[in-house]
Amino acid sequence: MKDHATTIYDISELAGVSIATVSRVLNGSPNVSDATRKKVLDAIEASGYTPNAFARGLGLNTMKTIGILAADSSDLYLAKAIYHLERELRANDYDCLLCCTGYELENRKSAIDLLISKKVDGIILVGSNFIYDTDEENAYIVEAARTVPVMLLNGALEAPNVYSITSDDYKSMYEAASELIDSGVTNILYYYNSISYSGKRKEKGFRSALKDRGVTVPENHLQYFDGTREDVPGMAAQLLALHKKGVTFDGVIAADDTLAMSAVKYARTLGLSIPEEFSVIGYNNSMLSTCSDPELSSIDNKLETLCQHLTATLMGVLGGADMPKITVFSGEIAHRKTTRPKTT
Amino acid sequence: MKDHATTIYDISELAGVSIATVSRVLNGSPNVSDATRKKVLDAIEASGYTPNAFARGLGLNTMKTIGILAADSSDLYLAKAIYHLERELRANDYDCLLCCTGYELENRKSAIDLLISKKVDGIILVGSNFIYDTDEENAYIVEAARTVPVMLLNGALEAPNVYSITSDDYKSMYEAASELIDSGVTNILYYYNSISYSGKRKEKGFRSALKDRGVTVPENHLQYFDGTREDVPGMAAQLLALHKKGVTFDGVIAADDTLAMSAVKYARTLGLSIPEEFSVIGYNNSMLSTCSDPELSSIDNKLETLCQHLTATLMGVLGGADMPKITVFSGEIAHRKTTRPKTT
DNA sequence: TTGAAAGCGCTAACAC
DNA sequence: GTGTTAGCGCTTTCAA
Repeated sequence: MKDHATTIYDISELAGVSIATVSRVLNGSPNVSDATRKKVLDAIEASGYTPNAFARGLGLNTMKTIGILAADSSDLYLAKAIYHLERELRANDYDCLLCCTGYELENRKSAIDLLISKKVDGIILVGSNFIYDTDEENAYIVEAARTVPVMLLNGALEAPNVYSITSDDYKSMYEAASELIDSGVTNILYYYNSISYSGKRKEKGFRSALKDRGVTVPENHLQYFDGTREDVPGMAAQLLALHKKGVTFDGVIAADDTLAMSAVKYARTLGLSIPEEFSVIGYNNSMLSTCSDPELSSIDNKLETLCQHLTATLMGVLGGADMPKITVFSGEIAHRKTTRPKTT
Repeated sequence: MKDHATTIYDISELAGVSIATVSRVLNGSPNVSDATRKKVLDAIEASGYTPNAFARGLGLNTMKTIGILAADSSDLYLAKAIYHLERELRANDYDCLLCCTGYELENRKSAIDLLISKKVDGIILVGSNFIYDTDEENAYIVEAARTVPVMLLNGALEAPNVYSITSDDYKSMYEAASELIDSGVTNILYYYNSISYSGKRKEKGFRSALKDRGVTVPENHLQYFDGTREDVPGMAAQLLALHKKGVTFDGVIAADDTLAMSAVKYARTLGLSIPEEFSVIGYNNSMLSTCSDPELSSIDNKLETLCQHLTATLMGVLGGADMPKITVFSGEIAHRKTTRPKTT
């Protein structure tokens, strides 16, 4: 029942060659005669032998594994990112060790220590919430990068051996807000639920757009939702409460599609027609945007592209190449049914 | 920059003891004097030493890692499962190697081979789509189980060293359908997008409920959606097309929340009021059920509980204990706004 | 309570 | 083209 612990020695014996030769055919060395190769391959086949990755790792000091850290792998956006990363990495013959750390710094530190002790070849931090405000807090990243390359998906940090791949959230938000204004929405509410690095960039983009368009908006039109990330009814309730307090708005620009969904609910509750009387733009262009009725216009931040480039960059780094420390992509608004075209 | 490759030898030298002693304190052996232990601990601290997991693994033949296989880790349901599993496993000091295999048998086989060669201590197959119709196709699982315990989340297969943890989909669907009928829905459409093991169980439950209630439904009221798993608009379109062809129904029981969402869209398009004129029950009780407007009644299959028990069972097996080969939990209908109470 | 030494299974440098 | 052998870093008898 237990594995027969077939080793390279067994194969060498079976095939009547030395272990070095077995190792050679295992690693595809060209310096083996076809006849010998066949003998070895047959022996391997016959015994169902699989090389022991530990022994290999011990010698090579790598097991071709990348550590992926995310706050919550079940989050719609993060899950997609993990999915794409896993695919890309596997295509490059790397495995993924997944760690969900939650949002606590301490957990993150220990997760990284653990990954490093397991000798991962690189670490990917998925989501901008891994970047904190102070250098002191971010020291854990710099520290980790002394041992293995650290890749940041949607978060920027300048340090040796850390590489950032981001979407330009500032610009995307700027464009979304501008578009909303140009479409005739006068009283925009900005709805967000994260104050991470990219969360702040988004807000800045929003503010800049308003400023450049010469529209002002009271501070209570920047609404922070403090609840659970998936609590759409709660998000809608907060909007409704706002309305009851007399805060009015004819459009919502949301930092996440969940928030945008809640805005659609809000409008429906109030009997506002979308997009004629009320506009919504979401963020992430997730499946929620097409689940929504009407379907959400949403900012597509090119997650798959980001993941592809992140992996390519990591592979480059691992291969000893000089790779760009910062890579920035532009997002794009996916226009659907919750926004109007520009007024002419 | 690169790690200093501090080894147990360095520590032994620094602390002035043998490597055996260092190893002992590392593994918490009681047979070390406090004085010696302190010396060693200090040396470790001073040098920032971390044991090499490969070397350890080579000797122990385990690296405390579990392989998790899923068709698509970004699927709402699978992502949640993976999340819960990862948490539970980590709480038990195990790491997770994640493999997304898609739905092809061949990919699955090679993913498992790979995991085994990486010496995972166990394998978890997430989702009933890993179970095929024929023994021949399922041989890959039996085969894998000869080397490591294989856990099936929501899929049953009887074989040595394979353990199944499932939700009783038959019963859940039976109850949902019964309830719908009892609430006065007369013309139910069953909407599904998977013919996996659990997919079939669901359908059986649906059919039995109708039979026991003495209601018959034409075969075209069992609608299979063949498109992408996240294509809610496509799902709605199929329903609409059906309507145009003259197929009528006043309620939908869906094998997944996405499908249920599409039914809500369908009803809205037709101007049917929910739940007065049209009822919907979803499956999985995912975040979509609260995203929906009105919020979906949905079958909660207790995913988190399943994951907890799966992990507990796996830990038992790994610890050499005798564990149940099959564990079945009952689902539960989460009543929300898309169903009516029972008619009296 | 501690140390010496024999593996664990593989890779790669070096000889032939 | 093939074999020999010295590690890789750790755990674990077995002696002391």
